[in-house]
Amino acid sequence: MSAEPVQPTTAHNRRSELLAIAAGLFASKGFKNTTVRDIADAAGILSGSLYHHFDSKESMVDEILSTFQDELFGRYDAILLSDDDARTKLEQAVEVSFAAIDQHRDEVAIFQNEAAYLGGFERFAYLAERNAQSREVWITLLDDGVRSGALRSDLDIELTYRFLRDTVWVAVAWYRPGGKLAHTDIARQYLTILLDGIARPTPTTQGDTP
Amino acid sequence: MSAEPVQPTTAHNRRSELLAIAAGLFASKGFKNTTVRDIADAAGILSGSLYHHFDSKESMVDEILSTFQDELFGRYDAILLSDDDARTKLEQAVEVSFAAIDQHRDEVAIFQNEAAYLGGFERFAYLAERNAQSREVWITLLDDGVRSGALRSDLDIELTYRFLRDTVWVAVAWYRPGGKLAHTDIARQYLTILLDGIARPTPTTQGDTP
DNA sequence: GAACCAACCAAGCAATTGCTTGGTAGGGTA
DNA sequence: TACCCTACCAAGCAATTGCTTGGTTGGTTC
Repeated sequence: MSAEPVQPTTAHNRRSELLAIAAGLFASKGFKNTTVRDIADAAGILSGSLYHHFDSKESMVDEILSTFQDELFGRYDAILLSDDDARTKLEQAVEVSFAAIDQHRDEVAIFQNEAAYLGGFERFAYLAERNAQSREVWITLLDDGVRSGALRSDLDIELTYRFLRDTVWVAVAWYRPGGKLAHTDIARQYLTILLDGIARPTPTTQGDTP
Repeated sequence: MSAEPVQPTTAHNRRSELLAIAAGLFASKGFKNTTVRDIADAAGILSGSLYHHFDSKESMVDEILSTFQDELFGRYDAILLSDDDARTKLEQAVEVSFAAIDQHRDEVAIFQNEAAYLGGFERFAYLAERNAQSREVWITLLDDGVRSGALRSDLDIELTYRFLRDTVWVAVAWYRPGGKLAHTDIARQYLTILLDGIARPTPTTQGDTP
C-alpha cells in the first residue's frame, strides 16, 4: 500500500539510481551547468542527502565515466584480439561504438562534451589516457586495413582516424533509441558511406563477400 | 591591405578585442565555465569594467554567435545561388565550412558546444532557426546531387546529411591553423573520403585473397 | 582651461553554488 | 527492549557568481 516514488530502473540500490539521474542531467545540461540541487530535485530528495551516497559532485561524474570506459574498452580489446580479417574488425569496432551510443547515451554524451574540460584536472587524467588508447585502437585497425589491402593506400591515416572517430561518436548528439532507425541500421549505413563513399560508383560493382 | 570586416558606425577597437578574448575563453572552457572575472583577467582589466562595453555575459556570446552565423550563411546562400553543378556546390559548401573552422575557430567551437544549452533560452531561439536553415542547405545539395546522378541513389539522405554536417563541424575539436595540413588540404581529403570511401576500389580484379 | 568622453577602477551586493553538520524516521536483528 | 543501519531532512556556511554603483584617469576638442 505504500506507493514508493521509484523509477523503473533495474537498479539494485539507491546509489545507482541516483547516478543514472545525475548522468541524464550531466548529459543534457552539462556538468558545470547541473547543480547538486538539480540532481536532488530530480531524485525527489534534498541536495544534502546526496552526500550520504557520494563524496562530491565530481566523484559522481568520475564514477559514471570510468565505469563506462572500462566496459567500452573491454569490448574494443576483444575485437583486436579476435581472428577476423581487418575489414571485419573495423566494422565491428564501429558497431560496438554505435551500440554504446544506444545503451549508454548519457555516458557517451558526457564524455564527448566534458572530457576536454574535466581532463584538465588531475583526477580525470585517465580520460586523456583512454583517449590515447582509443587512438591506438583505430589506428591499428586502419593500418591493418591498408596493409591487408582492404583499405585504400592513399589515405592520410591520421586524418582518416579523426574523421572515423568523430563521425561515430558525434551521432550521440541526435540518436535516440526507439527511433526509426535501430543503432545497427545506423552503423551499417555509416559503414557504407565510410567505406564506399556517397558518389555514384563509376562503372563496376561494390564487391560481394567471397 | 584589403578591407577588413569593420564594425558599423564607430569602430570600437577595444570592444571587438574584448569579444575576441571572450570567444577564446568560451570556446576552450565553455560558456558557463567562463566567469566574467576570467574574461577581465585575460583582458587585463577588472570584471566590472566589462559592463562599460557589454550589457551582460549573455550578450557577449549572443554577439559572437549571431555575427558569425550571419557571415557563414551568407556564403552558403551564395553557393546555392550559383550556376555550378551539384557536385561542385557540395564541394564548395564543404570547403566554406572548413574555411570557417580555420578563420572562426572559436565561434564554431562555441556554437558546437553551447548551442544545445543556449538554444533553450528565448534570446537564442535564432540558433535553432539557423540550425534548420543549415539542414535546408545540406539536404538541398544532397537531393540535387542524387537527382543529377552525381551521388548514389541508395543513400538515406537524412542520415547522410547528419554524417556530413557532423563530420565537417566536429573537426573544430582538433584542427589548429598553422599545422601540418592547411584547411584546404583537410577539406580535399575529407571530400575524397566522403565521395569515394576509404575502401580500396574493387574494379573487376578480385585477387585480394591473402 | 573647461568641458567632454571612453575606458577603467574600487568596492560591494544579492543570488547561487558545493558541501557540512547534527538530527531523525523506519526497518531489521538480537 | 535495546541496538544498529540506511536513507533521508533541516539549516546553514563559505566561496563564487553576474552585475551595480559611484568615482577616477588620461586624452581630445573648442
